[in-house]
Parts: sequence; structure tokens; C-alpha cells
Amino acid sequence: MDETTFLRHIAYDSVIFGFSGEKLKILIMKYHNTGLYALPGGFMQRDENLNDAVRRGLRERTGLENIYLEQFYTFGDVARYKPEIMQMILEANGHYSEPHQWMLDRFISVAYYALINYNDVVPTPDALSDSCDWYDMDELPNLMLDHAEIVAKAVQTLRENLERKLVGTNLLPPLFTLTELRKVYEAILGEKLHRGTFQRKILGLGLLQRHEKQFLGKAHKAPFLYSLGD
Amino acid sequence: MDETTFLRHIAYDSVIFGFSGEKLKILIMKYHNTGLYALPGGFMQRDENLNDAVRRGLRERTGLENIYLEQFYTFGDVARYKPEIMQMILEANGHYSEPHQWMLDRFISVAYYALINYNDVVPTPDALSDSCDWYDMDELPNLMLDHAEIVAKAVQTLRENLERKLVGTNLLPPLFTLTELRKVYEAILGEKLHRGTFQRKILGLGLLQRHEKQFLGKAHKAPFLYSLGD
DNA sequence: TTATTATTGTCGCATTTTGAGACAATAATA
DNA sequence: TATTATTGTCTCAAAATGCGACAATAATAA
Repeated sequence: MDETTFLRHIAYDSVIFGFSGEKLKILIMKYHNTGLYALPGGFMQRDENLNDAVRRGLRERTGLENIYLEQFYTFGDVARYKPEIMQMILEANGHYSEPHQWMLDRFISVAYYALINYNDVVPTPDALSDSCDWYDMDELPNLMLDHAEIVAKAVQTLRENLERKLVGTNLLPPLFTLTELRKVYEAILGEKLHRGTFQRKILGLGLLQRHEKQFLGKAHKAPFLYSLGD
Repeated sequence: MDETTFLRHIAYDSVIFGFSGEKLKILIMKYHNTGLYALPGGFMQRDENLNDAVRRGLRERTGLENIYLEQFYTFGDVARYKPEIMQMILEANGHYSEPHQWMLDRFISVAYYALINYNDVVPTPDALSDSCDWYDMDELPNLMLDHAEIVAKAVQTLRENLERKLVGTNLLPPLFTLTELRKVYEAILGEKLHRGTFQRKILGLGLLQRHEKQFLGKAHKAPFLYSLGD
């Protein structure tokens, strides 16, 4: 990780959303011996597309390829330049050496959000952090720098996009029921939706394909499974 | 303009929209002796907020303060790194010296669009360019690098935001008629809108204040003037 | 075998929103 | 005083939405 590999002043942060079946969750990292919580982020290699750098980081953190990813804002205030915080993180990891000094300079951060299937992810911390865990969206720890603001803007953008694209399916397995999809919408929007109306609207888009029924051994009618694309 | 003033690798580009009364227009710059057309852009000072850097550039180019400004995407592909083009621009301006070498490095560009009142702007070129003029949105010259893609994404984002916010008024003077506002919408969306329906919807938002009538000396009923905010 | 339970797919109806034409009002001109 | 072009507003049909209802059904209990 030397300064000739990466572009100076440019970082990215990612808000990684997952859905547990009930609540919307976000992947948060904790740095060694500092008590600092942060969004997963990283730097851009000199010969690498910005989007590819983010995908590379997500792959390392989640093990997943082909993630649904959307860039939503670039944060560039001077106020987010706090070298003493990065210094603290580096020192807590035993990095006092010259090759890391470039990380103490000012950065702007391009922010992305990702939607992934909660169940096929094993969160993996990076070299500087000792954990990488799911947190309920409404029970996040105190995040460093402007990361709380980044999360807020991610949620806002996700809500706006939810009404335009059929995006919620990325938080579910390939086959899902309409009730599961509705619960995703409810978790994102933070409100209950009428079952009949939701069903009519989603099916009316003509974007879902119906498959065989899902028998869960429950004492009631079994729902159909659906997948994206017809 | 030396390399210690600005952050390396970071630029911005702005898509500045104006409305002539009929068509949507964009401000385009032409570089001296090169035949190259480009969006107005610039660099970020080391002690400056990203948004402030863009406002500074807009002020220099249009003379306006308090412009409606929206960040919409950050372009970071390797393919947009073409040092020979910047080299050509610098040489055409007689800048062969070391202090400009940092401009030949790779840049990512944060893109903004601005909505301004066409009538109170005198476009002003910068040091490297010899003109700065309005072009009809559907008659743009060939733009350098990925600037055509930037314009396309700006238009797409503007259309999406048009339905959410009452944003078209920024392209008009403080007082305007509903017909003028409708023509702005039609120019942005690229389609005719029904007069009665448009009027009902806009007034139904309750965001416009009605003022005295506008008498233009035309042989027909005079329209009311409106302003934003009640 | 038959009733019970919980949930699903879908329908119907009232309400709201939207699309499109119509018509009187009116500012200037003929 | 009639004509012209455009405005503000209305009405009616069509489409979309909100919300409850009801039969269907998969498993369990009686």
C-alpha cells in the first residue's frame, strides 16, 4: 500500500445494505484499538476505473461479484479533513512509517450504496479493522467523520430510486415471494404498505416471472415464488 | 496556477443550462487554436469545499452568485485520461513550463449542473479558452473527452428531478407566467404538455404566489405573473 | 374425516388523480 | 363594436390508487 499505487486525495465509501427478513441493515467496520466505527471504504489505483475500485473493495469485504451498486454523491468539504483521526488509526495498527504519510492528506470521498443478499455474505474486515458487522439501520454506532451523513444520504437516495426502478429484489435471494418483497419495501420506506395494492402494482409492471409455489409446511395457503425478468 | 494551490487528480465539470424562451441551451467553451470544445470546469483549491470551488468557477464564468446547483455524478474511468489532449491545450496557450505538468496527470471529475436565468448572463471565457457561448441542446459541437456523456447524464438527472421538485423556475426571471414555465418543462422533457392539466398541477402544489397581470400589448387576455414562494 | 387457522390471490368499489376538450373572459386591434 | 389570440377555469371520461372483502388452500387439530 504505497503512495505510487493509489491516486492521492481520492477515496470511496460504501453503504452496504442487507435485509435480514425484518429490518434493513448496514455493514459497519471497527478499527483496531480505537473505538472508531466507519463505513467500508478504500482507495483507487492509478490504472483502475473508479467503479472497478469500488467493486474490488466490495469483493474483498463480502466475497461477492456482480453486486448491485449505485454511486450517489461525492463528499468534498474541508471539514472532513481530520488527519489526527487517520493518524490514530495508523498508529493503533503500528504503521508509523513514511509510506503511509499520503493517507494523512486531504481526501474527497465518492460514495456508493450496494444492495446485497444478506444470507450469502460473510463480512470480512480489512487490514486496519478488527471487525465488519451488520447493524440495524436504526441502531448504528457513532460513525467517524461525516459517515453518518453519508448513510443518511444513501437512505434518501435509495428511497427515491425505489419508486423508479424495481430495485428491492437485489436484497433478496433469486426466488422470493411477494410478501418478502413487500417487507423489503416497508423496511426501506419505513411504513406499512397495503398488501393488495402492492401486489397489483408490482405485478402490473410485468417484470416478474412466476414460478412454482413455496411450501413451507405452514398451516395456510402457499405463496407463489417469483424471480426478476420474464 | 501552481500545483501546490490545487488538489491533484480532482477536477469538476459543469453543465450550465439556460432557457432562451424556446429552447434549452448549454454553455460550451472553446480552447484557443485547438478546435476543442469542452464544458466549463476547473480545479479545487486545497483549502476549499468542493461545492465552493464549483460556485467560484460559475461566478467567474457567469458573474452570478446564488446559482441553483446540483451535483449529479463523478466520472472516474481510466479512459478519460488523455494527457496528449491537455498537452495540446497547454501548448496552444504557450504554457510549456514545469508548473503546469500536474495538469497532465490523471483526473476524476465531479459533475454538476446549474440552472440560470439566460438573460442576466454574459458568458466569460477563462485563460485557456477563447470563447464561452450558448448552444442549443440538440446542436452541440463535438465535445472533448467524455463531456458528451456528462451532458447526457445531466439532462437525464434534470428530467428526473423535474418531477420531484419545482426546479424549472430557476431558468426564468423572478416573475414569470405559467405559459413560460410550461415551455421550460416542455423544453426539458422534450414533449408537449397539456395546458390545463399543467396549470392545475403546478398551482395545486401551492408553491407559487400570484402577482399582478402582465400586459404585453398583445391582442388577447393578459396572463398573471407568478413568483416562487408564498 | 372434518373443522380450524393463517395466509394468499384476486376482486369490487369508492376515492383520487390525470388527460383532454370546451367555454367564457379579456386585452388589444380592426 | 366586432375580431383575434390567449388565458383561467370547468367538466367529464379514463386511469390509478386505497382499502376492505372473500374464496382458496396448506397444514394442523379434533
